[in-house]
Amino acid sequence: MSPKVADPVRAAETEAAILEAARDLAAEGGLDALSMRGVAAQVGLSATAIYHYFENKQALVTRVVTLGFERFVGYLRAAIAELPRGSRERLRALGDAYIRFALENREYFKVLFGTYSETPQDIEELPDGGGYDLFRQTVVEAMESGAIRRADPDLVVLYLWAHVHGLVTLLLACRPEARCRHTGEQLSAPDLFARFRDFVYSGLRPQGAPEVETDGASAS
Amino acid sequence: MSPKVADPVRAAETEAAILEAARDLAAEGGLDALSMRGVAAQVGLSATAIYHYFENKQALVTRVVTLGFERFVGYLRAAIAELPRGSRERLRALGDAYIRFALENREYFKVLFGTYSETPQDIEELPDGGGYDLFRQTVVEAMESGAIRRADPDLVVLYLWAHVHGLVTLLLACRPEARCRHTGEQLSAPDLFARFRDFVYSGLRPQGAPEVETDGASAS
DNA sequence: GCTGTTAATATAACGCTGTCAAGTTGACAC
DNA sequence: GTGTCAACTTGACAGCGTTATATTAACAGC
Repeated sequence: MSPKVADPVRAAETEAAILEAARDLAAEGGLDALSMRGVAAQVGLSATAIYHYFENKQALVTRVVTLGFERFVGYLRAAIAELPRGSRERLRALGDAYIRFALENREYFKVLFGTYSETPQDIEELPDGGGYDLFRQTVVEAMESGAIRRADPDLVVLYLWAHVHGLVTLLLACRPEARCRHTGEQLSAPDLFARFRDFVYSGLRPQGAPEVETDGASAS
Repeated sequence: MSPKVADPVRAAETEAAILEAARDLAAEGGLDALSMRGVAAQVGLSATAIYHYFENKQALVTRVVTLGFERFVGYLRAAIAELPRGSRERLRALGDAYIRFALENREYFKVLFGTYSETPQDIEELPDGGGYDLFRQTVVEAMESGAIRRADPDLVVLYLWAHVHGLVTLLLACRPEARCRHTGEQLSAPDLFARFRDFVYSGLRPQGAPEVETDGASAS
């Protein structure tokens, strides 16, 4: 009964080649540039042959996204490798790496986090939680060392993540940094991130104001 | 010499109808659902007739985006209309409205801020600066009233904007809030925003730590 | 009233897309 | 041999944005 696996190695290689081609195309020109025919041409197959390895384009894209998150997590991991555990420096490095990844892999980044991809990836299914785990561990260690205040780690992770993610997506989407003309010079994403550091650390509360919120508002 | 303007009123109405149909389709199913043929069918024209009013699909999308930002700014404006100038409450309301717009107009929001649209809108060209002006004014007033600390307004605007924008785009893209299982219940975007408030106001600095950064890091 | 111009539309087609149906080839099992 | 199945191919379909070309109707000037 044993089914005829003609050559499992070659099959795996072909699938890997397809995946690689798809990744390259997506990294170069985004999802628009990732076409079945384009991938097929790069691999030397007919377009329909891909359907033997991937159910449809969506499945292929999903795999490409997974690959991308591995690469993304690699950026993060490398960024903090040499930095002392528990340091706030490590948190900064994560943010810097996040930004660097987005800027150095613009199209790829858009594919990964693009709200247009019909890939509503649950982050839980991604390798390393799509970077969440690494982020979380770094936050927990920073809390334990006293580098940042103690609070719900998941909340803080999401807070910091949204902070850096919002910065890059906003810049990628509508370049609002042009509005920051205080000194005339153009502010890059890393520049802005550095200037936000103080807000993240000390907040927007005026110096001397009580630490507990006393704003008149009671609702919401 | 006067060119034959057959019926300028009717022409304007047709253009408006096209725009309206395009907006509806985009709001319903995102950019993918916005096709020239689809719009044409809804208006009762042939697809190519649209090219008489818009140079190409890109131009049509750009107009739809502009319309969307007007709607977006309407949300923001309405949210703070009844709140006292200079209050931090107003800043909160802006954030809440931002989130509400994103959740109530998911597909539309993706079109406006989608990094896939080949519409790298410079925010300056949008009505009301795409909401930037309103945001900025609110920040400036909050600074003047002492509700938040004094700093470069543009920096603070971008900081707050990135904060709320990052939150919603992250949630729209990969639902990381599932990771926040501290209390077991599901946290919605407005919930999360409310919980982040304290971080934004007081920062992540541990209570009692000096206001000036004294982290060991010198680099970066 | 005829002629020329032009707005406003239509039809047909091109090349692209994802996808499906059907056919081909070759390796292996019995 | 014969059958089965993996690994492909070709051909086609419907949809896309876009272009070229044609049609119709309205108006301007003579």
